[in-house]
Amino acid sequence: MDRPATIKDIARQLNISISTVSRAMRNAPDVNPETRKAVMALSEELNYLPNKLALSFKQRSTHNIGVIVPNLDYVIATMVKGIDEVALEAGYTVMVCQSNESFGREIVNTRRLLDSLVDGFIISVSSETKVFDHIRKIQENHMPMVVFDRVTSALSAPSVGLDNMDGGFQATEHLIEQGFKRIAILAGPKNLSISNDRMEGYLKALKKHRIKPDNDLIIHCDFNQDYAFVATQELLAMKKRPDAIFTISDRMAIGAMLAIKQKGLSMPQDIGLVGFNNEPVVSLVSPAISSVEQPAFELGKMAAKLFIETIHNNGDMSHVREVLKPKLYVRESSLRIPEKNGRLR
Amino acid sequence: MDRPATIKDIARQLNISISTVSRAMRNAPDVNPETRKAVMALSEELNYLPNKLALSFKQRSTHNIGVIVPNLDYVIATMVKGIDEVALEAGYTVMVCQSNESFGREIVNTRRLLDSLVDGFIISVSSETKVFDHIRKIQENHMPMVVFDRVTSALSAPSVGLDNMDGGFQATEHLIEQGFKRIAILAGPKNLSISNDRMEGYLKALKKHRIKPDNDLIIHCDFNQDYAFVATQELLAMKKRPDAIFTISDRMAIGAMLAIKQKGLSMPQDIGLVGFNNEPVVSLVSPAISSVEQPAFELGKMAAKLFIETIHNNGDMSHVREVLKPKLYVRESSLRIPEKNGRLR
DNA sequence: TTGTATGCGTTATCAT
DNA sequence: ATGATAACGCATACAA
Repeated sequence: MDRPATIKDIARQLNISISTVSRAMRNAPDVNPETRKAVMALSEELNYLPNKLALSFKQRSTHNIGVIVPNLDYVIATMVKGIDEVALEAGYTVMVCQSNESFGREIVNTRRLLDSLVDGFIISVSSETKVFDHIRKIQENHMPMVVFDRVTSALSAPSVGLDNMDGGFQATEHLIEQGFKRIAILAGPKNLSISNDRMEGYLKALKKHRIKPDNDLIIHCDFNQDYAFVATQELLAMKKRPDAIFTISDRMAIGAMLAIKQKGLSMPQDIGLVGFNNEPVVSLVSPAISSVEQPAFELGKMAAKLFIETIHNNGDMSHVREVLKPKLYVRESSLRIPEKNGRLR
Repeated sequence: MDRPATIKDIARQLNISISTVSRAMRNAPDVNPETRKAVMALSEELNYLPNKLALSFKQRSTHNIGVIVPNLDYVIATMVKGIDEVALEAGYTVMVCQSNESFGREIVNTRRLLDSLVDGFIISVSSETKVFDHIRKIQENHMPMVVFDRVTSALSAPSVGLDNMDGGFQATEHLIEQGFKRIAILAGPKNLSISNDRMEGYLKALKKHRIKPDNDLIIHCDFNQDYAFVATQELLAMKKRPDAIFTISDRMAIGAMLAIKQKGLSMPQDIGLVGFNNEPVVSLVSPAISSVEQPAFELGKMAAKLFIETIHNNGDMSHVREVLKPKLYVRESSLRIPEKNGRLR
């Protein structure tokens, strides 16, 4: 009586067949109410639990979703929460693996999850990832897959992303409207589309306002506070230094802020600053940093919804590309002209 | 040829038996090298992958670990990273479920993971959890389980926790040594041992230095910035207000800081402040906040190690209680007497 | 309404 | 060195 009870045990004790027990369990229509009652009673008594492993095996489906993320920072953790929310609703459970922004680790993890009984993938690639063979392998294995956040056109899969260009545009145009003239950008790694798109938006805003982009003001560096710190130091050491900086992440904005403070400059008088992500920290530092917010929770939910749809629709959904709009939150770090309808908060 | 190949297919095509193929695959000793070569070649060609689902089914083990956490904040995400690290090493994959500090959600999640083919649990209970039946059910199901971070004596399971009392003691004694006299504590929810232990340490430090504890200075409130903000406002409104506050989380410290600033008081002159967790944010705000650091990554690794041991040792390990030491990082918010060997950073 | 038999992919036991 | 067969727990097509 140590081993968990199976329908076999119930059948034997009740002197009926396994199939009858199976049917009774699943409320099949054609089963004698009395039989069902007996089965239910005994299964209760034996503490019967259906063996999901056997079920999954038979049905070739675990109802598990593999989620691969580059890390679990504030924004991504929020997205994962959104994914989990919808997955739970749909009867799926989520397995999260962090690649730590490492290409090698990402490969290990996809392999791991491929082996680990998932029905499919929801994935955001690492910043190192430039080759996508390991991910295409998922698709070759007939596994449904949704790409989120760090969307790339290199993969033919349904995706949910942010309108990063719009985010970059909003941030930059805001700075322009506040009277900043020489606006630098700390862009991220070159191979990430979210970097490029945000920079695209930056360039678009400049163009719209007839400001000639200056290559010296465009810095590519890692999504990293320390790199941003150094990069900003260099920017501030220029003879014609920028009067504003747009960083494509808040971590980088913090790094920039530290460099600005170290140099003894003040925001927004000497230097304007706008970040990206709207993490809680940006409203806690002084001055509070303006930032572009992503609807992270919504984005996660959308990704999971797409995944569920992909599972149910057998048709090809690789053309589906959802794009969510970001929203700029203006704070002290970039606000020279107080607004009448104070978006400040 | 759409369906993934199985050993059966290989056997048929090679005109040998299934068992031979199976043996060849697993490098069994008693198989003809030529046969093996043929098998390997064909399995390569057919892109054969062993069906893990079938394996798990047969072996009654998925090599998946269910991890239940109250949320994925900085500290816990770091712990999860530690768990993942060790799990990967040992050939396990982690399924993370967030309870969102909700008792009901925690029950749903344990249920979900119990159903979801995990071999066991690594769990940190929600702050709402006062009844542990759902968790005991795990143990009744013969599932190995390790409790981490929020350890409770209500559960008889191996555990890894922090020496929270020591953390509370370090923080409080530091404040005392800095000359603070009326030290308040924002303690967390009463049912969490981590709250009680940190408060215990607070009381111990007071006692050691012959300071009589004042019940008005002991506030229980949620692990929450807003609650801490309100609680601090009330503290500061007292006729004999405290001259220092120890909050048992950094979130709460931020809330306290905002209330202190709002009141126009300065740290550490008017009010000293020490938090707990040493999240990155505390060194970014101004003044930087002193905080007690948990070895979160190590703690996660330890939890996973314990889990693996529990799986391998069949013996009862419920008596094992690992306890890790925290470390105080002193910053401006509490530093009245500059130290010669500057622990400041 | 109930029972029998088969199969899912693999390993293991027992033959040969 | 290799093959036949049972077994894991469950669902289901078919037979009764």
